[in-house]
Amino acid sequence: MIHQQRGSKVSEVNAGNWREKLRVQIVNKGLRLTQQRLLICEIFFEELTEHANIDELYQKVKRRNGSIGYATVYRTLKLLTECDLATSIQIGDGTTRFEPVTEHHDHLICTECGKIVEFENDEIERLQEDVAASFGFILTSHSMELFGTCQNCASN
Amino acid sequence: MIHQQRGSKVSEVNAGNWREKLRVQIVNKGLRLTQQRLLICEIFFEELTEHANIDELYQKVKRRNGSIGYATVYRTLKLLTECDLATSIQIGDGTTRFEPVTEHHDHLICTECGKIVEFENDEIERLQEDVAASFGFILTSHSMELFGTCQNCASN
DNA sequence: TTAAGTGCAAACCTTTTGCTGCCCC
DNA sequence: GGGGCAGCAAAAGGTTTGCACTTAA
Repeated sequence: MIHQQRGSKVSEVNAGNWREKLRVQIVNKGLRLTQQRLLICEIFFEELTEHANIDELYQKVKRRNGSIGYATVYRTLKLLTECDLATSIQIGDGTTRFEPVTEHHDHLICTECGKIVEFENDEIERLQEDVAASFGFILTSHSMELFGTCQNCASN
Repeated sequence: MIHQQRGSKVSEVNAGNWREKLRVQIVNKGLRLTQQRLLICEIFFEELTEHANIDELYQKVKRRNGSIGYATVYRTLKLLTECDLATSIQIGDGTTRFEPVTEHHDHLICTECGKIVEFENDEIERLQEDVAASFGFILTSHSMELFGTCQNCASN
């Protein structure tokens, strides 16, 4: 069984409501809202604008709670993914990166400087559905990364 | 510097001409066409129809040359990637998979059974170019994976 | 001849897991 | 109070690398 890389397109999290969504999901699963989870989530949802990998997140978390463990960060991100509050993306640098589930979007990545631009394009999405349907698939998610050179790097 | 996941769209390798392309590239780089490289390439280009990961390839290679090492397979696939004869794809199962560079295509992946269908869609490609251009990017490659449930799995 | 390549094992990196003690509910 | 959780360290993959020997050119 291959893990899906994105959650459903339904959910939308903005800075304001992740706490409530997290609480509801955690309670429903019979889990607990610990200080560590809260801290990691605060930083993940409110301080990190970039597409952070676990280590980047861990470093930021550690500054506020020096005793926190690497494993806790991993376990929390896994939990967030299961709760559809985060999704993982792989841009090919050897680490898994995470981002909050917001409106769905894809990525445009500069292979020179690593810059990541988010975009969405309804027309492409529609065509993707068509393609999937033509092979008898029911589409649940997708990932699309466009690689190229950004304006800045092209002129250097 | 992030590695590109696909080579340029120019090259096209079919069963017949990988040998010559490989030879030319290897000679140009001042490298050597060893027995091990040839064996690995034969299996990669002519025996493996699936999107194989290193281990699957290694197992097949080992059957024909029991003394071959894991590292050699890795190094050869890296070489093929640099020569634009192979590309790596990540479908999220934790391993890197490789496929011969042929005509460009994308992937439709069943998250239940792992089945991979290749497809291409010119209209999507054209829209991708448009999107990239609108952000000032010059597109060199892309990867697109659609995740869903295949007909077979949907009916079970 | 000789520099690149191979095989092996060890190193590396990212991610997961087992376990003991801790703390949320 | 009890079961999920945190922290730690060790394990577990997948991939890379250092080194001494081998081999293609």
